[in-house]
Amino acid sequence: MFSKTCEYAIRAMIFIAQKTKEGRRVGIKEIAKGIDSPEHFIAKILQELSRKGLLQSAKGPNGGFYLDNDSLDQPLADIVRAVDGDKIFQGCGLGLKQCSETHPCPIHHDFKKIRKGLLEMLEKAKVGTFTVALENSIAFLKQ
Amino acid sequence: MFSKTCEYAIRAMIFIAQKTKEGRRVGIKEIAKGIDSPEHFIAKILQELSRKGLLQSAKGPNGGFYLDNDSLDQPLADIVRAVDGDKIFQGCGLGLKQCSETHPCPIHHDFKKIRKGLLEMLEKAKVGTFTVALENSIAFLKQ
DNA sequence: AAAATAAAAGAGAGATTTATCCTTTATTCA
DNA sequence: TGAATAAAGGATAAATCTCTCTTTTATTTT
Repeated sequence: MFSKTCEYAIRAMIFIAQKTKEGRRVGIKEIAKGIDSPEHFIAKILQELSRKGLLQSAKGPNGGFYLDNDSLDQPLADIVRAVDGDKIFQGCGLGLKQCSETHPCPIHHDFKKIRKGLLEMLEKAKVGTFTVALENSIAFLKQ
Repeated sequence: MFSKTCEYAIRAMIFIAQKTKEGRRVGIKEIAKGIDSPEHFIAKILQELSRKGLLQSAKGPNGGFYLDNDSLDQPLADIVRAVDGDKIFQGCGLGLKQCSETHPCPIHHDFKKIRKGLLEMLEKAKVGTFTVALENSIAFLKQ
């Protein structure tokens, strides 16, 4: 469904949200361990998200990644868009560039419903809302 | 959503279904043109689907690809499974291998609904049912 | 100011996906 | 039987995605 990059990105953002709510910044090594991802790879991904303003970072001792209130309230949809683009929300299920309402592929209308459901779900799911489930071990971010 | 390979596969299968219903076999070149795909690439894909029994083929003059009645009644879900596997129907949205009902990732339950919808849609959509829409130019398989 | 810390940035290796080319095999038709 | 046709198969190239390593820059602490 999503690229590996995007999967790591979502997991990392939720992980950082949790640490932010605990009142602290978190470094790359801890993030990589916490979400079971390659360290340098997730570093690159977060670099990019940071540049785009989806999360905050601070260099130097006591530095690390964290989320401000706006970022905590971001929907997962924003992360997906930032990493994978909106192909998954807009693109044709059969990969046809010209596919549209008036020039649809055979499964266009069926697909529209699926995509709409996916988008709504990801718009509702805010980065900062998973901390409770994680704290109570009702949800997990690693194997 | 699907791999490029899978998109081509679905388009090709629907195209072949149409030609089959017109009572003729269709060659690789015509398929490639008809669905706007690289010729040698779609050849490889159909080779594989043929080996797995999802479509029929005949060598030599007047040969080509076609679909028997069973194949015409196949759901698109079977093509997706044959090409992309069932990761899209089963796998975790965040790429976690251990994700399950009892050990879920944060978006496990929301994702389940989306996947269920997708699967149901693709199980209902039979390869042979798109010909009418294509004939009346209500649907299209190329740009 | 110097040392330590941690993200940012750049360069590239490895793996997978996508795409192409060439040869072989099977079938039909003359 | 020989020529033509069309899929099957094998090998490889190109592009993209995933991952790693090294250096640079910014910040804090002593």
